[in-house]
Amino acid sequence: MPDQSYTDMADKTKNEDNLNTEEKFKEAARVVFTRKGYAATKTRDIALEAGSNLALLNYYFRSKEKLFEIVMLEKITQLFSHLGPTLNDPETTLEEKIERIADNYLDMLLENQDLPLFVLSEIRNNPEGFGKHIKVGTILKKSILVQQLAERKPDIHPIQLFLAFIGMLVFPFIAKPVLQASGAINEVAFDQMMKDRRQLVKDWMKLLISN
Amino acid sequence: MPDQSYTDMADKTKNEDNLNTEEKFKEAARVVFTRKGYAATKTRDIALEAGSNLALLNYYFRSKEKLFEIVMLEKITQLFSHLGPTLNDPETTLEEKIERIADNYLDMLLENQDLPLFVLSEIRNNPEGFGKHIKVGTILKKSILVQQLAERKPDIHPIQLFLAFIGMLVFPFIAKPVLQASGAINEVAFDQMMKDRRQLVKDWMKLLISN
DNA sequence: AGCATATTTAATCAAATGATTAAATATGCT
DNA sequence: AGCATATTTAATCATTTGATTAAATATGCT
Repeated sequence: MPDQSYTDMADKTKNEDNLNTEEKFKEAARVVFTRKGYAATKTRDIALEAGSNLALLNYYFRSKEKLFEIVMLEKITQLFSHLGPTLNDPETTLEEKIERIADNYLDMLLENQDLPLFVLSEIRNNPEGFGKHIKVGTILKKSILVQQLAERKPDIHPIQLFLAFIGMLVFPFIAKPVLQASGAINEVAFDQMMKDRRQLVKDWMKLLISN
Repeated sequence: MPDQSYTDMADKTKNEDNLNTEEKFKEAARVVFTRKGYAATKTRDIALEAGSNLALLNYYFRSKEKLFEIVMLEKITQLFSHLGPTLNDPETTLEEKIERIADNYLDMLLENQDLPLFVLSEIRNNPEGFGKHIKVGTILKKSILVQQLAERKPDIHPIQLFLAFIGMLVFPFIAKPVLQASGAINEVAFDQMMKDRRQLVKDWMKLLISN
């Protein structure tokens, strides 16, 4: 009666090779999907990037779409989850929130430079599959940051200021491919610019909310 | 081959049906490419949208890629050409340039709301095919606007301010799919917000370049 | 009308692509 | 070793997709 051994038995195999292999596929999928987008990505490209083959991809993930959903959920989380806690921290002032978001979010973006354009493009291409995952809408509208902005600048819709803020941080990464392709800036100069930008954005935002 | 002898013969046919048909294809291509991106667009979708069929598309444009290049060149021009003249007008002050760009560019964006995300995505997906078309790099770096920014704020790299400015205008349209899909804002409210934003961006930018 | 040319249609091709299958191999357990 | 199960591979399928072809139709000119 090998019933019990069903479960534990192959754990070794799984924990050694499977997780590695499955993780290799996920990592390959992250790379290829992020670089080329869902539609332009071929499952064979992912298998190749993973140093494996096509059947195995389907064995682990059933389909291209399932694998994509896993990656996409990660990426969406990565792009938005950093904001939540700071956005709703009741302990910090408006100025402190600006400082923290500028610091933390810029750090994250510098480590994931093509994340914003990837996520925003894919959401545009498939808005339906997005609403379920993240409830940015309510989180944002009811956030303490938005309340604080509304109090500080009652004549300006808080979303306006919020978009200015996030845009100052994120937009350069969206525009980066154009800046590079057009020879306006190179990789190194861009990174330096974004590091300089940290303090600039803080100063600018404080200026915008001052009276 | 459509390029054969354009000269005498079927001018009537061409000027009535051909131009209409060719334009119908281009318009269909604009719609479908812009909505779904190059990779996710099927030539059959374009033919259907054009109320025609596949062979005709290839008869007129030779290939999906050729048709895409036509559309893409249009879109790139649309997105960037509006900036050039104002950017380099030697007659206007910095403040006037800010006013004009905010006015003109925002008008254009309101009429072409998915233009930025489409163009920026496609350039990311194929940066090589872009450099030739537009020389944004040199135009920008040598522009009078950038000179004026450097004079006004010598301690800040002018590109920083330029990106803040353009980002304030463009970023909301990039973020729009997310805002909508997450229920943060609806179509009507978004349009109203962008109309309100015109004056805000002008004020903000003047604030950023003041001493 | 009749010819030459342009345009359109239906049918088909070849390659690419996502997915599956069946057989082979590896692994851990008793 | 021998079994049960997990993993991997090679071959193949069915569909999609970009593109072509050849025949049919329309149009303007003389």
